[in-house]
Amino acid sequence: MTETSTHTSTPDKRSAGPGRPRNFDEAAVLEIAIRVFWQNGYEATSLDDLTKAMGLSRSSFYSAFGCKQTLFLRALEHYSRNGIRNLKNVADTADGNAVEAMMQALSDPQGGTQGCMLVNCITELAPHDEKVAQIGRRHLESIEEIFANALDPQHPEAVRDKASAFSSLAIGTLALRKAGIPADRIAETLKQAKIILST
Amino acid sequence: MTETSTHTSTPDKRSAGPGRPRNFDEAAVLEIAIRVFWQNGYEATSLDDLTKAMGLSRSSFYSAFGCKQTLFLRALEHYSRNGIRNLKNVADTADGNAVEAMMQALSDPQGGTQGCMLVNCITELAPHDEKVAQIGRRHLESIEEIFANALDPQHPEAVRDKASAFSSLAIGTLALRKAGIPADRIAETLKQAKIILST
DNA sequence: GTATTATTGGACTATTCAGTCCAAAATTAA
DNA sequence: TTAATTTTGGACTGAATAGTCCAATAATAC
Repeated sequence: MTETSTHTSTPDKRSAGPGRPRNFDEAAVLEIAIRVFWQNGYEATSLDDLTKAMGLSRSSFYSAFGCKQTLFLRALEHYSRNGIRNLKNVADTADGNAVEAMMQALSDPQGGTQGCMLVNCITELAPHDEKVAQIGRRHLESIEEIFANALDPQHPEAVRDKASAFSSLAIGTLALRKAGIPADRIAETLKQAKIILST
Repeated sequence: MTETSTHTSTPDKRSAGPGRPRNFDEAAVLEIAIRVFWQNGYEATSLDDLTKAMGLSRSSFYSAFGCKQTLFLRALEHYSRNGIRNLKNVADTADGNAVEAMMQALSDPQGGTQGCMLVNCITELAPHDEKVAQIGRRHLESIEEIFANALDPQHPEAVRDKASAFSSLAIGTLALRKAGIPADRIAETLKQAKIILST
């Protein structure tokens, strides 16, 4: 992805008047696009990959989403919102140690080896694309905020660095997982680290 | 990169007999290739990017390195060997706290926002390419080993999980850096984390 | 100098890429 | 039914892609 895009098309505005309605659910196919980008990264995902998975023709794709880059940014934003919402939920509904539950959730997304879509995209694109970097920064800062609240709801700002450490640690384990280091060994490390970090 | 490559060419074996000698240093242009892959990732790096940076014609490139994928794997191995050697050196020559010096070195490679080439490549390719995953695993395990030795030279195997936590933490901060979070804030976090983790 | 061997530049190929375009089909309001 | 409006399929474009090929050149051994 070049930061200075050359595309010209923009998504069509849908009107309320007469005319054939879409026969796909924009939100649903966006979720599919997320899955594809998540699995392959941005550069390795082709329009054909996307349209085939989403079940759209090229016309429908471009008319609905404008271009690959626009769709990608929407996918990233959607993923981020969703992820932060889920993480808050994990923190809120954890009986016992919220931090431990968050670490577990962050370090084992979807139970697979595809890591976190946002961390993947930061790694692939952020140094060359300020928009991606910005979404990434916001996402990471939100995670830290949730950690800080879980660590000390009364004085979250006092444990900011600790929250940042927990967050970085969880994110770091994603690389191990992607490299094929077994999940149970990572869980062991995390358990140990949690005990150490918490004291 | 597809894991099942379709290329057919292989690097030429150089003979000692008569014939025009190469007018480039293979090791030197390999270093350049590393820099390019490091900066752009695998998919986003084109043959033209490589040959232009390395100062080679396509013929010379293919005759010397076989194909893009082969060169890439050689670059990765070279980078890994080099990085591990440097990290050992950092650990050995650190006056005072070796762990702190290692964390600093790992979390701020080259002082830029391009992260660690191997972590980048693991993130981009490892789930789809077992060769990359294997090089990545070895690299990460070497880092953990060096941490373990720095933490407790007498009983490194006893502090394996702690070493793994330090390693993951340092690696995690690379994502923050790439997202544009300032280096000094990350250093602060690391200092805090080091104190906590060490007790 | 000559024969031998290797490198070199750059044209070439076949494929894939993101994005455009338009005629045909589908749907709605009236 | 008709007019209006939108979606849809798929052909098309020009650019970029990784990799091949060969005639020309350069260097060595003798």
